[in-house]
Amino acid sequence: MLDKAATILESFSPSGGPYRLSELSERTGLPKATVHRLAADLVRLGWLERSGTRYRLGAKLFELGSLVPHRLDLREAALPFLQDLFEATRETVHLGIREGMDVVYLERIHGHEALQLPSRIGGSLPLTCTGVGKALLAFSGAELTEEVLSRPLPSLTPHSITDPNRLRMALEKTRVSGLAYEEQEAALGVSCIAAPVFAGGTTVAALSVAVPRARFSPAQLAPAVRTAALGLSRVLRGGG
Amino acid sequence: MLDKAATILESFSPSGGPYRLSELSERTGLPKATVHRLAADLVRLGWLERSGTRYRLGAKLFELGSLVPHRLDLREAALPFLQDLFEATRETVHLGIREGMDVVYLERIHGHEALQLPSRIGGSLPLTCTGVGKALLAFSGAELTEEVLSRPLPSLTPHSITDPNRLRMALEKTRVSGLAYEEQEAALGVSCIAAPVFAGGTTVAALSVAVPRARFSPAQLAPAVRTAALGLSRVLRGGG
DNA sequence: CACGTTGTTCCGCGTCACGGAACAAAGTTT
DNA sequence: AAACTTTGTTCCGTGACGCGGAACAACGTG
Repeated sequence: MLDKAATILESFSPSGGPYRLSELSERTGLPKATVHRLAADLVRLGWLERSGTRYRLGAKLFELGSLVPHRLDLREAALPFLQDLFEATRETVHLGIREGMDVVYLERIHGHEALQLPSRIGGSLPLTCTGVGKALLAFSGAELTEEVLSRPLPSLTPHSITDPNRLRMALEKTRVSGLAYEEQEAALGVSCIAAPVFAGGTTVAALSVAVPRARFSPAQLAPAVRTAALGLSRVLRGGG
Repeated sequence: MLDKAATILESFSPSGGPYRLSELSERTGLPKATVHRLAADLVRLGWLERSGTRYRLGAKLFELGSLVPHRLDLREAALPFLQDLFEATRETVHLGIREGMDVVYLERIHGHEALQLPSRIGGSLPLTCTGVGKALLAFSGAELTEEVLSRPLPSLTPHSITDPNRLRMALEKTRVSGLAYEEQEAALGVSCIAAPVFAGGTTVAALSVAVPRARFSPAQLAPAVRTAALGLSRVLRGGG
């Protein structure tokens, strides 16, 4: 029963949009009657909300999700540096961690000019075609790199790197320079520069700046990104 | 069974901290064997995580919680204005909505100097002793005000207003000026100024700036808060 | 070594989840 | 307006499986 309830809730990912009962039934593969009963229970618990005949994720989930410790602590520690980075660049700033072979975004900060990006807080994208992902991958050990390279490389745009050798070279450059670059691999017209965050000898996160291709100037962005990443690393080292 | 699982998950609120099996059992009132079995299921689903003998909330909850539509949309729309406000004041900035007789915080932005505040993203506080809460309460209709005033007023510090008449007058002033003030009512040594956000004729949120009492200067903060709140209201009106 | 505490496993009982099927409600087509 | 499609809701007999007391194991402590 828990499994079925989880299936229903997770069927809202990644769109999150409101669904009708029959959509949920189709989407989960569960009989209508079953979804109906479970959805009613979930509404009662505040995990789903219902307006008219549509279901959406409920407020209780937001509250619980905000309490997840590892995410909370890291975000809290990183926020000031993300602010610095935003203020220095006035561009869209990301904070992400690795989860398996994906990057999960913990924070995303932007101004009035909102880029059209596939990244969402709480959402995951392939490690291989995002700036944050490449920064994480480059510093997460050779085994993981080989694991990732041994499989077909996913792509988000026609510019996404799908050639393992090209990616291997890019990662090598990243390891040397401490910076990962990404040009239109995650979204058309958007470039990105990212840097890893270390704590206790391992790579715990990465942060990045995403910029419209037109005004992408690595020489100006690189120091800011590097500074923010190092600053956060230092705080994490000290604070625990 | 869903109820029991929900009880377990919600027992992590508000501390979120890691709990041992027996703590969970005590905290939820459920038999140890039951908690053991359910916790194992929840771990399998990714809703809980387990390190050693300790349980904490799991990554899946963070992902799901980040998708909750109403919260997501409002946060996204508000973020640029919160950034403006932060940049203008360089102080801790809040975004909150009303939920029953509480304020729930959707976002909280700060720099390196982190104030010691009771507010947490996803957490809730009484409407009556926070800046955001008072701004929401003042513009949420007379019925709600009377409802709140008819009960004993909760307090977070010795400075929290507990006299219904004083609060009623403060709310009246807020309605006239469009700004809510709060001095050491939520945390000692911290003052706050807040403004409501309107959309479609109703109050949908409020935002605030929290400042160490020593450098609290309403004359400088008020225009910034008002500007941000009005800007957000305008965007929400236009965009839907 | 005895003892309290906490985590884990077992298993018989009985409950409650299950979902097909019938029904109701709301649109859509002819 | 009637026939039809689709979607939401209710019912209920069956039986799977959740339940939790109790016994056991694994530590840590005095």
